Amino acid sequence: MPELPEVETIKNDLNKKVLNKRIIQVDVRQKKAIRGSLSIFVKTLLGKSFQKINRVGKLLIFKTKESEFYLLIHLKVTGQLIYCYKNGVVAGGHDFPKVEINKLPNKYSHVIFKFADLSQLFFNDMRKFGYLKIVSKKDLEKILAEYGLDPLSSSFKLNNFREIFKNKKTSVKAVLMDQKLIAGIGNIYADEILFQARIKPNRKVNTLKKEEIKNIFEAIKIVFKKAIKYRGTTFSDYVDASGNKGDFIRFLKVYRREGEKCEQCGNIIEKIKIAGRGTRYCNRCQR
DNA sequence: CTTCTTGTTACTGA
DNA sequence: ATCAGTAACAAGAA
Repeated sequence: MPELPEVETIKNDLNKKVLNKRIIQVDVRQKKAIRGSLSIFVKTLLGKSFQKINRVGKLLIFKTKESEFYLLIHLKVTGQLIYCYKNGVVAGGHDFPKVEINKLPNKYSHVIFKFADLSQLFFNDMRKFGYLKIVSKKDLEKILAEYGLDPLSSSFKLNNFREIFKNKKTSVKAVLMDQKLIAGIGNIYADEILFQARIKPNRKVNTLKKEEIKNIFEAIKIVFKKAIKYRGTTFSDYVDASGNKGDFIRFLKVYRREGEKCEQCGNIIEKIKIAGRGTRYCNRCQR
């Protein structure tokens, strides 16, 4: 599940690889992957190139060089963006459920861009929740206005962060995962951040002390910085823009570790359900 | 066979 | 208004 660290890794990779290359073919094999008109999608991108790729929360924003339009890509649960030269062979690829991604396209390759140098960008998505979409500058502004604070943006400051918790009564995990409040945290990192901050995920935010909110704020920065350093978390589907797995799974303290011993105190990691999501935490380390 | 998983949106009922 | 809960989406794992 690509969350902020994974999407950030892909964005950084692609910014080094695909900019300023003319798109000579847009091959849409699965119409469902495209939101809005397919013909407008193809027409807007064919013959153009990407100027710069940005990210807000889990959303990728490709600025086209020759027009005022943007390509938005959301990977949702199992989306991948893999770039490779000419023959569709990915150097570090791994099995993507039972399908080799060393050779692309595979049966989950729903959209394929071919560039003038014959390199290709593959959008693969097993679950088909992800999408690509063309938007105008105005549309983009409207969409971005719906997103909350991005932890890597310059406005991610403690004062702004405290505002998010004001007049709320829901659980702290629900707040962390609400993209309209904070952009980029999903189920893996919500659990990891709350372990790092030593806060129980079911704590109601109106019971959080000033110091505890600060701890969560710092935990987001610490966990995301390290997760980006190790290029994200791979359980099954996530890979970077070269098809390589992320390494952060080695550092997970609670996510998918229910039944195992807490590294810090030896207590058994518990699993409960909060805001409809499986939630792991240490009942002794987190308060 | 059933149940669970995931991000997001949409809806319902409290 | 706010929030919790659930269904839907797809496909695979357990």
